[in-house]
This record gives sequence, structure tokens and C-alpha cells, in this order.
Amino acid sequence: MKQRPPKLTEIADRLDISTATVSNALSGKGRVSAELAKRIKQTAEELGYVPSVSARALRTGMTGVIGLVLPDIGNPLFPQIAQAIENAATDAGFGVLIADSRGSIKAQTEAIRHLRDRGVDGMIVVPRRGTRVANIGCPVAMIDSPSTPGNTVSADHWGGGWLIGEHLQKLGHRKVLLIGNNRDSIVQNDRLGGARAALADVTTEQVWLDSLSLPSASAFDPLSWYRAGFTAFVTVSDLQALRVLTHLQNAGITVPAMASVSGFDDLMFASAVIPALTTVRMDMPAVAGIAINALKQAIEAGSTSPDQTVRASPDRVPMTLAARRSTGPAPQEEGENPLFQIPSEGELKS
Amino acid sequence: MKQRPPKLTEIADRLDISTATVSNALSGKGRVSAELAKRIKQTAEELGYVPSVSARALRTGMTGVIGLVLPDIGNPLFPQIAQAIENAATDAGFGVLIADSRGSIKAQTEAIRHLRDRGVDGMIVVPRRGTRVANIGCPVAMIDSPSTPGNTVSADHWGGGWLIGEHLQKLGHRKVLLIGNNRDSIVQNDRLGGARAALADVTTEQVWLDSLSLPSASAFDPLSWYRAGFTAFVTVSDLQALRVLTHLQNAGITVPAMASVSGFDDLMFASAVIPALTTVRMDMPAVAGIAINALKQAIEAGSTSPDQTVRASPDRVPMTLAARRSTGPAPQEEGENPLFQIPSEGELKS
DNA sequence: CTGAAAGCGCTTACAG
DNA sequence: CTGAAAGCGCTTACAG
Repeated sequence: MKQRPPKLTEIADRLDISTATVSNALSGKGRVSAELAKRIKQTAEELGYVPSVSARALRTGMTGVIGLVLPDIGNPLFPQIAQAIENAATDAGFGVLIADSRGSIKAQTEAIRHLRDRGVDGMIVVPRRGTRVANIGCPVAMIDSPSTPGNTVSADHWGGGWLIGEHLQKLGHRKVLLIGNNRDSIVQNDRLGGARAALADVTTEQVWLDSLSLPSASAFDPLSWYRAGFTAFVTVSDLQALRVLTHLQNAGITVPAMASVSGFDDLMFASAVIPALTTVRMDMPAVAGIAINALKQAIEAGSTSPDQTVRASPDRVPMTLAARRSTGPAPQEEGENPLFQIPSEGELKS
Repeated sequence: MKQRPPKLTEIADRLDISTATVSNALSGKGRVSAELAKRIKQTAEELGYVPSVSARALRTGMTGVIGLVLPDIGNPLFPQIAQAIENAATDAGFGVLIADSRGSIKAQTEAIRHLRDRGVDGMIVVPRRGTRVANIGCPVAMIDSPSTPGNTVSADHWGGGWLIGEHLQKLGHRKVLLIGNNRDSIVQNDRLGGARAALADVTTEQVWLDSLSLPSASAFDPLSWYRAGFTAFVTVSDLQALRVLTHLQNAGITVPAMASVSGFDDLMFASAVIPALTTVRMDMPAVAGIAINALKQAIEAGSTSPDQTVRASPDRVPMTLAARRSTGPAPQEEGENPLFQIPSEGELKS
């Protein structure tokens, strides 16, 4: 049984004043003598008064809820995003309604409409690849990539790539392989582009796994690149990095002694692997805070912009390098080529 | 600018009938001639009518929203849970408001209160270790473990453990190490207990990482167990399994040729590792569906139970084994002990 | 500084 | 089968 919480009138009756005054006092809009206001707040406290969100929403047209739309809730980065958004939203006084776009663009549109119908005041959208969100009736903050048009705020993926490139360059690597898995992803292009820029003096090669025949991931063999002299593998995600790392280790290539591997995003398993994964992390709380703030302002302003995508400043947040054990100095070539010392997989297994 | 959607009165005016009739027709409660009802629905469609959730909520006392409370949104299992709940809830016509208990029990209580204040009709709680949720004013469905008192529905963790135990036993392993990381966790005890039961005929040893001095995880060394003749490592989570697997690999122990490793939950990285991780998976959609259904019934019934924790049937869902490459036949001991063939870590790295 | 009154958009007894 | 009316619990001009 839902227990009926005390209402405004009850505290008004108790103090023998009008509900208008109680409302004014509680919302702190002034217009009430300090002394009375204090008494009102006190008895509200005593009675455990909690305003009815439905009533307020009906009256003001604002629900105090924002929607969070994600390309895929199953996404490994989701926990970080959701947690950061939830915290920022809670601090800003908003509730967070989630929506899963379940993969398809159509489902994303539907999810957005659903949220709108539920009356959210605004929404945070992490769009599907290249999606532009059509005009809905409320302000929208987009988190994607600084180079994406319409983006509100995001991490500086290019800068993050630069960090990892610089790190490997300083470690003395001379041949670095850059690995992406979707050539259409702006985020991935930014990350790899940054790394390439920092590695201007060294030999780099770039591969897109999406160009390989399926199952693409398993078709990629880091060993052949290793034999070709590549000593560092830069990937655009920790998942990819994990794959490369374990592939190498499984074949007897020790990391980081023989090869270095790096990822992106600092997923929860990154520090659980042995050796721990060097990765580049976004400052999610910062990104979320900026997005929520921008959204809040737009909501309070009544969001008059024609295109209701919100802008924020700064619109990009620096990434930080978590240098861990999976990256190390490039192997030294003393006399003979270390590449010939690798035990073969068969040898190890016997 | 939030565009004002058409209201009930508009469609009533257009058809020159009362809003009561429109409301009745739209809610399909009968009481309206079929012919009129059809016309009403049609013009509602034309006008793009969307009922105001706030108004309806204020009037009926039901918001059509449920809360999802999780011990820690950062939890690696969160994406699976959230996605399953979101889908089931959407199908049942509910919106999902998320709340993060941010680790502490106190924060969990606060999160729950927050949701209640926001007017949710009910909530799904994945409780913190051993937490019982106090009386709030709405039905609650708990997802924890079948052996947890007050549990509404969950996966059959014991049965899952049994599956992995059986699998290893069939593969011929004679010495199996069971690894948990929190001896107070009912879920973990269930999982390990099931495995032990299936391994009744083989030598098992059980270790709790929480009992080691910190940093506990890094203090645990699977190598010493391997040298002691253990050929299979059963962990209660994929994260733990990943750690053991990579630790072995890094030391030159090939998996599964020399040792087998298994996890739980089928986290997204489980199939990305090489060799892919054998793991036991929950049927999250089933669990979520049952929880949401039970909750829905309680909500519609007005939830008269004293303790408002909802019961469901079935209250446990079978787990399934995903047998992958990280588990294989126990190494054969032909003549000499294979344990002496392991290349030492130093040897490999040089 | 305080209060009386209207109204947000629905649903639901209650009449007819 | 259909409608007139009340009311869910607030907030907000508007008077006083």
C-alpha cells in the first residue's frame, strides 16, 4: 500500500495559514517573513513533507527528469557514463530515465520519442555512429567527439591519442601498429590521428579490422606484425587491446618485455589483467558535469534555440594517460634480432 | 521551447463530445460505442495526441515509472542487468529511473528514498551484500540469490557452479582450485558450493582472496598452485578469471594446454580474450522479465502485503555453461611430470 | 508580507 | 451509451 505522504494543505492547516504562503516559503522565493518561513520549514520537516512531483509537474510543465539515451546499454563504457551522468544529474536535482536504443537507429528514434512522451525536461544523447538527432521538443546535449557537428561536450580523443603516441615514442619504439575497428567512427579516427601525430618520427602502420573478412576480430593476427618488427600495438579500445595482449601472450610473446600494448577508456578489467593495461581515460565526471550543466541552463532558459542541441564550454575535456605494465621500453636489438628468439606456440604447448 | 502537445479537450472539441468520453474511449474501458470509439482513436492519432503523464499521475496516483537500484553502477554486470530490466520494463509499459547506491549502504537508503520521493510505482533492487531493504511505501522486487531471504528472483547460482564443476570433472581434472573473493557473499558461496558438489570425486581446495593481506588480488599467485599439481582454476567472476588466465599466460603456462580457467557471468570481454573464457551465464532477460512481472502484479493489486517485498514464481532461473577455449582436457602425465617442463618466467622474458 | 482563487490535464464516480 | 462536475496537489499571478 502506497502510504499517502503529508500534503501542502496539512502543513498549512497546522499553522493556520494559506497553502500559497507555505509554497512560497518552501520554494524560498522570498515573499514570506523570515520568521514565518522558518516555522513553515520546520513543521514541513517534522511532518516529513515531500512535494508531489506529479502535481508540481502538472502545474509547472517541468518534470525534473532528464532522459539518458545510449547507443547500446550493453556497451562496456556504459557503466562509467551512466554513473557519471547519474551523479551529476542527482547533484543538479534531476532524475534520470534510461533508454536503450538497442542497436538500431530506428529504435533510437523510438526511444527518444518515448522519453519525450514521458515528459523529460531534456536529454543527454550519446548518439549512434553519425546520427543527428531530429527536432524533438526539448533541449538535447550530445556527447560524442569534438569533431562531430552538433556535439555538446566530449573528451579530447585526439589529445588522448597523442598522449599514448608520445608515451611509446619516448619508450623508444620504432615501429608501431595502430589498430582501429571501424573506419567510419569519428572517435576512433581522432584517437588514431592523435597517436600518429605524436609518432611522426617513427614508422607507423594503420589497420582497420572492419576491412577484414568476418569474423574480423579473429582474422587479425598480431603475430605476423610482430615478426615484421612491430614492437608496439595501439588500439582504440581496451577490448581490442585485451585481445591483442592475450593473443601475444598465448603465443609466448611476453608483454611488455617483447611487445607493448595499449588501449583506451580504462574499462574495469584494464587493471585486472596481468600485465595491467596501459590505457587512456576520459574524465567522465567532468564530461557529465558539463553536459548536465549546459542542459540545465537550456532548460531553465526555456531553450529558445532553433536547433535545440545545447552548446557547452569547454566543449572538450582532456584525457589522461594511465601508464601501466603493458607498455615498456622497446626491446633492444643487441647483435642478433630478438625476433628469432621467440619460442613457437607449438614448442610452448608441448 | 517545449512544444505543447494536443490535449484531451482538443480532440473532444473537434468531435464535439465530452472529454470523459474521449478518455473512456482511449483507455478502452468500454462504455463507449464501438463506432464512436473508433472515430475518437482516429482523430487522436491524427492529432498526435499523447496523454500527459503528469496529469494522469496526479489523478491516478500512479506514475508508470519504476526505480532501478544497483549496488554500484560501476559494476561490470550492470550493463546486462540494466539492459534486461530496461527492455522488460519498456515492454510492460514502465519507464526506468536509475539510482546509484555509490558503494555505501547509507547511500543505498538515500537512493531508495529519492526514488520513492520521485513517485515510482515500485522498484527493482539488487541489494548490497546482505542488505535488507526497509519498509518503503511501494512494492519492491529483489534480485540476489535463491538462498537470500526476501529474494524475489535470481539465477540459480548453485546450479551454475555445478555445471562448471561437472564440465571440469568430465575433462578429467583431478585437482581443482576454487577461488572466491568474498566469503560473506551468498552468491559466491552458492557458486562455489555447486562446483564442489559436482567435483565430489576430485581433490578440491578453496581459497578466499579476501583473507589475504592487501592488495589481496595481487597477493594471490596461481603459479604456486599450478606447481602443486592443480590443473583447473574455477573463479566466481570473469574478472577474477581474466586475472588468473593472464597471470598464467604471462608466466608461460599455456591455457588450456597446461591449465584450465573458468569464470562467471559472461562479461563482454569473456569472448574477446584469447583463449576465450569458459564461463557460466545468467539468463538476464528471464530474470528481469520475472522480476518486472511480479512487480507489475503487486503494483496493480495495490500491494497489500505487509512486507512489500514481492515474490515470484519461478524464483530461480537456470544458468547456462558457455564452454570455450580456456578450459580443456587435463594435461596427461606420461612418464615424467609435466610440471617440470614449464619454462621459467625469466627464461621466457630474456 | 499574506491569502483567495484559478488552473495545469487528466480520470472517475455519478447521473441521465 | 454519453456528459457534467469534482478533484488529484501543487504554483502563480493578482489583490489586499
